[in-house]
Amino acid sequence: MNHDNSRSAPPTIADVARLAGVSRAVASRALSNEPRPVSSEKRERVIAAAASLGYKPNLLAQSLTTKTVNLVAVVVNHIHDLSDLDLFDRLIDQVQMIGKQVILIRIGSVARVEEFLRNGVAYHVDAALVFSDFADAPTVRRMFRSDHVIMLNGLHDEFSPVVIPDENAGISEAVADAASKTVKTAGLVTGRASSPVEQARIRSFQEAFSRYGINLVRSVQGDYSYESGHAAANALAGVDCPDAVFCTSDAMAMGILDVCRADFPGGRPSRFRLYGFDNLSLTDFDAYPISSIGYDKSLYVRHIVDSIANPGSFSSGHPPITVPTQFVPRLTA
DNA sequence: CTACTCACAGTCTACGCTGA
DNA sequence: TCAGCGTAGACTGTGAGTAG
Repeated sequence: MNHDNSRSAPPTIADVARLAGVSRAVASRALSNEPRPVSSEKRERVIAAAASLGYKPNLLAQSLTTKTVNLVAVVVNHIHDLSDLDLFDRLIDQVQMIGKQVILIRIGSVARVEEFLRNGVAYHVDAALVFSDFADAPTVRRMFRSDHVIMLNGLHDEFSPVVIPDENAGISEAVADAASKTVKTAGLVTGRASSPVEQARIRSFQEAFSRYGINLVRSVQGDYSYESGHAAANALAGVDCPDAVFCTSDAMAMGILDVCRADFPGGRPSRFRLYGFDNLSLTDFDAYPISSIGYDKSLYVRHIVDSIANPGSFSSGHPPITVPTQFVPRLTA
């Protein structure tokens, strides 16, 4: 290709190579970040030529050969949980730290998954991070025509790495805390029962209750939202309320706390104890001193970003990577 | 009109050659 | 033997051109 200064097209590596008096391959190596065999004299000539032409690599063309587009898809059901904001801010920050950008794909429903599969997704991505439980690993691989899919929704698959919080420890610690305070009866406010993560969480609570001799007297299904916690409060906190109410999201616990403020003078329980889940940053605020179950989000994000950056290190059949959870005591317990 | 081939964009790299 | 280098081809998707 002849580079004509009169045209508006930006200079290519061929123009740089011509000006430097080397082949395109040498120009490419000289400008590469990786160590490549090029004499220092030619490297300097190429760098000078690139600078004088104002050469910038064409990322689209680069992606043809490198197969990387520096784009990571984050597949979610929706974003209205407070815990999503906590996590995604860290995640996007760390993904950007490895030179990539994030696109959010909101699935919303199973029907939308079918739609995505029919029409395809108009993006090539280096990896897809699947938080949505509407889509399993094979489905997401088809959606993006990519094998680099990282499952974060509890749906296991032998070909795609899994990173997931290990919730048993934190749940067990929280229930032990309740038992040590003579809690005998419990209520459980859950999220969508169709979610495999939620099913495992509920099982874990049930096992812990049984282990510590706590009787689960009432379960209410919410949707992780503050509003559903608000609604659950009426069903749970009547005259015969259980000794403790465990919620599978902090937002639901916040809804209950706001309905039952009179039961928590100074944030401390007078009729029943309240436990949340996720350890949202908001629970550090005085207004919501909710005892919660959390995990090291930085560690969780680091595992995710590692699996984006080093796809080869997660061979087929690699066991799930787990991040331990722990009980975080505050006033409401 | 359909079916097919080819060129094109820009970059990277496998492979093979040269010369010290 | 090996560093340094050049050539050819791969990569993806599209539109133009050609044959039947």
